[in-house]
Amino acid sequence: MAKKEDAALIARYADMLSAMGTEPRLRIVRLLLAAHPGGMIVGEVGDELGIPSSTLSHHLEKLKNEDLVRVRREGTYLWYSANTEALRELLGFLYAECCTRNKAIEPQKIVCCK
Amino acid sequence: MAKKEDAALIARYADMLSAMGTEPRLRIVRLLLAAHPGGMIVGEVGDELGIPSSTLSHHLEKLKNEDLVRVRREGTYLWYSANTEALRELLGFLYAECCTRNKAIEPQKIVCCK
DNA sequence: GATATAATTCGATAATAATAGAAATATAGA
DNA sequence: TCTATATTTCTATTATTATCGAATTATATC
Repeated sequence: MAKKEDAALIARYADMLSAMGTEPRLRIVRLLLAAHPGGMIVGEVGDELGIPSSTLSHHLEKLKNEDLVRVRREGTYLWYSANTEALRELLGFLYAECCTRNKAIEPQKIVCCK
Repeated sequence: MAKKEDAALIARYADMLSAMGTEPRLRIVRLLLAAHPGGMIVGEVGDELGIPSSTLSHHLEKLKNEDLVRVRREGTYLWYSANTEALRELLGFLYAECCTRNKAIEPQKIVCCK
């Protein structure tokens, strides 16, 4: 059963990585992180990155499906924001892989923000 | 010019994320991290994960192209190992996004390995 | 209700990626 | 050189993903 949960977890993290694994979507995530915590409206993201609205909508949907972004409506505007908690979780997962098994990476080496 | 370099960097990190963004390849990376620093031979990885050799070879090639794994030959065996430095770089990039712009995530929250 | 704007959904196409059996290549040893 | 094993490359098929114009839905205002 632990194996099954593990499998589901791996699938989930793989999907999250995949969601950020295209240039347009990684740009979107960066932009939303930069605009955190307020977020940005769709039109502004589209203007900034030069992405047609229908294309952008699909990208945002994918990021939303993987819980990497959140949405709230304010009138006719939809405000998208980065889900930093999910991102933290993903990084934590990768980080855990890197150091808990056999000290492949020294904790200090990955702590930046000096 | 800074914009161009930035674009290339984003494309590179997106490719790295994409490379880990499938269940089989994320499993491979995890397995190689677990076996770090010695790594594992291809056949052992295939046996452990139940992946046919030709399929596995393609996955390893992709991970190698993104510099997430390294190879060395020893007789008829090829030893693949995780490139922890590249992984560290990727995590650092994401991590930087998360905290340098507006303290979206507290550094302490992502430092695990307690 | 009519109009205007924001954003999504529809529909269709093109591009990329995943999979795996069969054939080829690389290396070691007899 | 011949044989055995490890791994890749070839070839083909199937599945998934990215893209975007046009049509639709949602909300607000007059």
